Amino acid sequence: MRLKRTHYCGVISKENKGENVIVAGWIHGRRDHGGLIFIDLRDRSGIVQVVFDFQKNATFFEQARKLRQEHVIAVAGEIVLRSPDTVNPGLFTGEIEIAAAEMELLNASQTPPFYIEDGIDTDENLRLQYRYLDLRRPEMQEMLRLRHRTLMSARKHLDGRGFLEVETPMLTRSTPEGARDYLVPSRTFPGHFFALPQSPQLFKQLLMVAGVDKYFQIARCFRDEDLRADRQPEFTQIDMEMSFCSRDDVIQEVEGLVSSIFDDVLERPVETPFKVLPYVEAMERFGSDKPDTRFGMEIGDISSVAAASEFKVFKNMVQDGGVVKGLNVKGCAHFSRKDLDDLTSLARTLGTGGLAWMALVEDGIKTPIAKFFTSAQLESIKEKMKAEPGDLLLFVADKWETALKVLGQLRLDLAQSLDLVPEGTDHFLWVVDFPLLTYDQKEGRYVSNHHPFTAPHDDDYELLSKEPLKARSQAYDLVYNGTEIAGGSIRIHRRALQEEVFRLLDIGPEEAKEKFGFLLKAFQYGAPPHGGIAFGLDRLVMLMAARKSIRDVIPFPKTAAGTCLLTGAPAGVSAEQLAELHISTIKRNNNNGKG
RNA sequence: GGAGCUGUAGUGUAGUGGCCUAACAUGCCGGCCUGUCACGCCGGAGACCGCGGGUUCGAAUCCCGUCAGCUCCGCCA
Repeated sequence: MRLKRTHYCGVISKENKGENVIVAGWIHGRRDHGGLIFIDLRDRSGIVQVVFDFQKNATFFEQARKLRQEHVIAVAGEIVLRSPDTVNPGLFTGEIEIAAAEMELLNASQTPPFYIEDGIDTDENLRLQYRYLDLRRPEMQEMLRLRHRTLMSARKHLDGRGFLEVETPMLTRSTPEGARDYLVPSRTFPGHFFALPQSPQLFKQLLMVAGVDKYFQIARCFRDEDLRADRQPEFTQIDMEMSFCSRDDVIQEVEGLVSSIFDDVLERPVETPFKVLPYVEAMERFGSDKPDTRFGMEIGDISSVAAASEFKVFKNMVQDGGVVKGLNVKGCAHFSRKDLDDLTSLARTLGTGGLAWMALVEDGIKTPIAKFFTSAQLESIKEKMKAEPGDLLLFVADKWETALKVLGQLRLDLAQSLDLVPEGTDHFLWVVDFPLLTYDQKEGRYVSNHHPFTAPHDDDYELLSKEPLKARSQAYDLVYNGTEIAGGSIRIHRRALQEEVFRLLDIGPEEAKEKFGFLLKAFQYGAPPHGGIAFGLDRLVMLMAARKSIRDVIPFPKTAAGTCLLTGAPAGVSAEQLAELHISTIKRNNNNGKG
């Protein structure tokens, strides 16, 4: 490399007029006019125009003619002002150009398989195979910067608040509960395995026992479950834990962190404190434990009217302990039969029997179930649903949770299609007072709602032995525009209580000792009260970047099937490697030959 | 594990039973061009329509299977 770079392309302005500079980068585009060639040269900072003039530089003009898309060059030349009629207002550097005086071709490039520019509509398959080219695109570079700035902001803020960044192991032990583990075979102990961490949960609790007091980590986590648009098997958490804290201490700390990040990175002020919604209220009003409160359409209840009606589907459901809940879809009484059929089939796929509807037209109520209700009952329904002429009412009769979840999903769906969700608004809220446990029908036992180390609500200790399902936890989720971006809890810090919770979860004393013995032991050596939270960094950045897929904010993501198209992982390994790890694989018929 | 959508030159699309010897744009290659910035003009190459089977006189088009990508349900303490 003869020419040593002096400037980045995208930052040169008329302030640099007359300077002799050397820039280096990729050929973004070229316009060959015969005796005059314009080159758009791109580096991570942006684009600058370089002009090759045959009359001034006949010697390397031939070389310039051969320049192609994505070739890498360095160019020396003088910054000159463009004449007013040739200024490009669409470019930061549009007022100037570099009059090439010398050029060095640093590397040629094959023609790239897609355009290196923003807003391309290329098969994601191809983008992932050539991720290094995809990442050259300005919007992807911006994503990398956004992610970087978010991490820097978080680090700076947490450091300022007295948090200590501590690393925890990636090779750890598999524990029951939670997601499927990624396993790593041990070479030295045949038949034994490490697991990659689903989160640093237990280590950060041990750090509290160790007296670290305030911990954080930008932690990579691994969960071997199926993927979604907002879920990758390998993801990053901003993980925090504090000692001697209450729920509200953690909440306050996190609100400080979030406003700091939004301030630093997006220069957008965030209003604190955030709203706090108990789980039951979130469900009752929005049919979700991560409600999108950017729009209304809250859920109503007509169970009492339904019970008194002659409509058996409603009546029986309420008598059997269920509920009848509904949505008021404002101004949508005109929905066609097909619209309603589509909604009904959506409701069915969401797990309920069907959907009842009432359309409020000018001269009354249009509904297939009119005959089951007295006019007084219909009036009462209208009142409960705050319905006016022109509104469409949708009802689901089911168990409390099912009815609300179905309506919650319909609410989101309708808001989407009716374009009710305002863009560019930041709605943060906390959901608290989750049930500590839920009953798993398949496994026939209680399972933790959050995780087994979550402390029960102070007022609900009594309930643990009597009515465990009624016990609330000290868990909290941070919801941003209808997406859960962080979750945490105050932890159990006493051995006896932890053992009691393990018992409830049907983790016997033997298993508890084997799997969590180290934690229980630690609790006997003066574990302080503590709690914490973890942010899904990828999701947070995705939302900050207003992207629909988490893959857009992860430099090297996996496909929906969990493969890496760039490297071809996962891949087979040699017999020697397997033998060393004491592993033999089982060939099945339907394993795509991937064995 | 289940459901749906998609797969046609390098890229993005059109073509939905015979008009297809597969079209258009862009990119690519060659030529011309001294003020372009989506430069322009002229010429050229480039696809057995993801793969395999079937139906049919005839398949890019219909059917079955399969692979890949995406989306959703289950799953994700």
